[in-house]
Amino acid sequence: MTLAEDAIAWYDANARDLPWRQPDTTPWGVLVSEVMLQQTPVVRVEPAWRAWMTRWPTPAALAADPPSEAIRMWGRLGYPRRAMRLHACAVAMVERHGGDVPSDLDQLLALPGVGTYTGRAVATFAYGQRHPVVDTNVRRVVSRAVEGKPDAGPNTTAADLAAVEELLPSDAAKAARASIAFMEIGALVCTARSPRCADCPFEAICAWRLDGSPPLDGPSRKPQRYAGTDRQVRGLLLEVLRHATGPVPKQRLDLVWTDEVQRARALSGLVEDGLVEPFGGSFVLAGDSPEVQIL
DNA sequence: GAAACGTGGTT
DNA sequence: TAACCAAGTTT
Repeated sequence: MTLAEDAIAWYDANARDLPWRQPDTTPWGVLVSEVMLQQTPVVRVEPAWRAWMTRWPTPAALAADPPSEAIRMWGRLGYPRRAMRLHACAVAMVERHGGDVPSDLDQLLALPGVGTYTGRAVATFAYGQRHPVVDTNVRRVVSRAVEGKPDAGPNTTAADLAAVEELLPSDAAKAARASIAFMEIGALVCTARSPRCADCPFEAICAWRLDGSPPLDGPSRKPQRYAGTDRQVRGLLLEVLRHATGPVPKQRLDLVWTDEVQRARALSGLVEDGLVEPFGGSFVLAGDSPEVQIL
C-alpha cells in the first residue's frame, strides 16, 4: 500500500459528511466552500455555505447583486474581503466564462481571491483534474509522515507542491481522492497541537513518529494579536455597516473606537480596499445604493 | 519574505 | 488568560 492508498482507505471509512462534498455539488459550490474555508473553521462555514448557495446558486445570481449584499451575507466568517473577492469572482466569471467556473487552472488562478491552494482545489475537487492540492493540513501531514519534521513552514512553496505531486497516484480520480484524504487526516488526526497518532493510518510509517515525535525547536512564529489592532477596528466598523439599512453618519461610526487616528485609518483602509464607500458625510457598504435604501 | 487581513473556540 | 489555531491570498 502506498501512502496515498492508505489515506484513501482511511478517508473512505472516516470522512466527514460535509455538504460541499455531496456528488451533486456544482463547481460554484466547491469554489464558495474553498473561499469560505480560507482561515475559517468548518463548523462555522457549514451554515454560511448553505445559506449562500440557497441565495446565490450560480455565479450569475451573485453577480446580479451588489457587493454589499455579499458582505452582509458573509456575516461573521471573518476576512470580509473574501466576500468582496468572491463577488468580483462571480462578475469575472460572467464576463469571461459565460457564467461558469472555469476548469482551466490558469483561468482559475486569474480570478480574484483564488490563489495556489484554492485554484488547485477547485480544479481537482470540482473537475477531477490531477493537481497537488496543498493546504496547511497537507503540509503538516507530509512534513511529519514523510520528512520527519514536527511541522511545516507557514506558506506553501513550490517545493511543497512538488513533494506532494510525488505522492499522488497517476490516476486523476484517485489523486483527487488522495488529496482530500490528506487534508482530512490533517484536520481530524494529524492536528497541529495534539495529534491522535493512535488513529492515524500512517502511524506505522510516520517518519516523525518513528523518530520519537520530537517537538518543534526553532523560534516560534510571531503571535497574532487582534485586540487593539486596525483589524479589530475595521471589524467593528464593518459590523455597524452590515446591519445598517441606509447610509451611516460618520458620527455613528465614531462611536466604535475612541482613538481618532486609528479609527480614521481603519475607515480609510476599508474604503481603499473597496469594502466601504463614502456617501456625503456618511458611509455605506460598497455597492449599496442610497436611493434603494430609502425604499 | 514579512505583514496585513476577522472572528471565535480551545488550551 | 494569553496564545494558539482554523481548507489562504495579496501586497
